[in-house]
Amino acid sequence: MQENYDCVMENLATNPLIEKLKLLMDLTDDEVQVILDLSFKTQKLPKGQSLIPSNSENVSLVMDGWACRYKILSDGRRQITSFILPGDLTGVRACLFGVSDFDTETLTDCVTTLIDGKDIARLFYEAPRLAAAVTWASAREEAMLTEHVVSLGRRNARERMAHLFLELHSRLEIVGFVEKLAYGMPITQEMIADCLGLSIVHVNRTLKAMRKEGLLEYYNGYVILKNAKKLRSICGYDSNHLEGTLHPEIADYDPDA
Amino acid sequence: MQENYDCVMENLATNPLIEKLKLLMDLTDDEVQVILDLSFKTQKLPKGQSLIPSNSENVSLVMDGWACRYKILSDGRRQITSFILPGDLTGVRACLFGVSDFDTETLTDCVTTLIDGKDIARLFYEAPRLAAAVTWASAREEAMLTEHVVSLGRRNARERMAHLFLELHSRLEIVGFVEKLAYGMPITQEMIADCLGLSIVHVNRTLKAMRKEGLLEYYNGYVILKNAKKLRSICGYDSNHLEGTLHPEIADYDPDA
DNA sequence: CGGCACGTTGACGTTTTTCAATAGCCGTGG
DNA sequence: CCACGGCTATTGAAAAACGTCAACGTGCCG
Repeated sequence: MQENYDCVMENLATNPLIEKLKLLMDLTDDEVQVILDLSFKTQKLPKGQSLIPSNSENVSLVMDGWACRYKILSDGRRQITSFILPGDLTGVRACLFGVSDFDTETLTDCVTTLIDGKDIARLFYEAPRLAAAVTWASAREEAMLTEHVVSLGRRNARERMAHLFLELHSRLEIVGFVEKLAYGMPITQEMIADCLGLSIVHVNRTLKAMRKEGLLEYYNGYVILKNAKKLRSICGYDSNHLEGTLHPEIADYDPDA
Repeated sequence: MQENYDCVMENLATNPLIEKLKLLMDLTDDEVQVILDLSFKTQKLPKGQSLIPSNSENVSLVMDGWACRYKILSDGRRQITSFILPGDLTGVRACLFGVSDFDTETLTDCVTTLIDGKDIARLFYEAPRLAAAVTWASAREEAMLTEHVVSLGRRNARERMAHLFLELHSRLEIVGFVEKLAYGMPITQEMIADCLGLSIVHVNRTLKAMRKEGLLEYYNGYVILKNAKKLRSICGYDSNHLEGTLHPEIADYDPDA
């Protein structure tokens, strides 16, 4: 698994993921090319590695695989603050502002491409629309964290679970990793527990109950939403927080106006 | 309380809060002036109002008072995702990306100043360093949300409480609203409960226990951290997530390099 | 075959919530 | 001036949600 993955980058321009991201952030071909040119290294990371070495000044764009951001308390308790999926950009805060307050870890083998933080910083001067796109990604992350706070603060285990599965479905759908109501979710129940602030045992039991009610299937790294409508009503799911497009004042800036 | 607060703006340049913000974000006098010039309305909002009307395209800079961001579930449960304190900028995501996924409410009378979202958007083209400052504020918010997720997911009531009081102290200290280890916290226990994902009763009991142990005083809208060291050790508090400075590549950009 | 990681289940403990009642404060209207 | 209602803080008792401990099964892999 130490192959050179530059091949992945060579046809990145036609990579379906890149195509989706282009649409999502409303980027032009030229802008996509700027990003691709900045990317200096594409690699395959094995499962269990840090996505971004802690003192690195790079930003990482995940092309394939799952990772997570987490924090460990002094006594070993772990909280996963977010899952990182294909299309996600990680490390912006660390490289722009010199602070990194969590760790990252690949949950499966991942293909990632790295961009020097310096280059991201320069976008603010040299490619305002791309700087705005970076801010957009960051704001989207913030929206997901907000939803996560709501889940952990005011939803019970069953509701948290429903929300997680639905949100993952929405996110994966956007980047084309979904087959109707099914998607691969190659992580353990322990990680779900650490994400949802529950114990492994309780996750297991809640999952069992939801399976029994015909809400979803979950086995072998696959999820099938059997009754998405009911799942949505259980937690009041709304994918609004994943939406959002660039303000027209940025998207269509006219210096003469 | 419907007075015109433009007076507050008139000497904003010498307003101690603005001075702190200047240092915090490493802005020049000129840059501060740009912001002040963009600000088109300074007002006093009574307690219990929305900080930003839901379909408004404005950004709000809080000069004085407390507010919060929250979300209400269909059955009435409420989760406060963050407290908004003097110096905080709110509504960036809504105005830049056209999505607003939570509501805001003033918890006390507040003095705020409004900036048109259009003007914020234009900063990306016309004042890259200020655009970066906006991104900085947004990233800081993200870091606080991350900590909030950790608290709600993996800390018990006592630890959450300790973390909240310490973080509020750090934040208020940065903007000069702290007197040594004491600060005003003009909110009810219900709001603390809604922030920490607990019931009012449990907040009350936990508070009582912490008072008894000499950890803190909390009465009449004031907090005194009696034993900050122990409070920090209880929750493993670290104010790192509030830090961070602009990447030198942005701060000292040299177009000829 | 043995070891290991993960999933599953039961019994029991702890934390936190809910329900219900009381007390203090404060502004309003009589 | 005082009674009253509304909001907040406080407390007790009981219930629910969730965690911990421990055991066992299962599949994978060397």
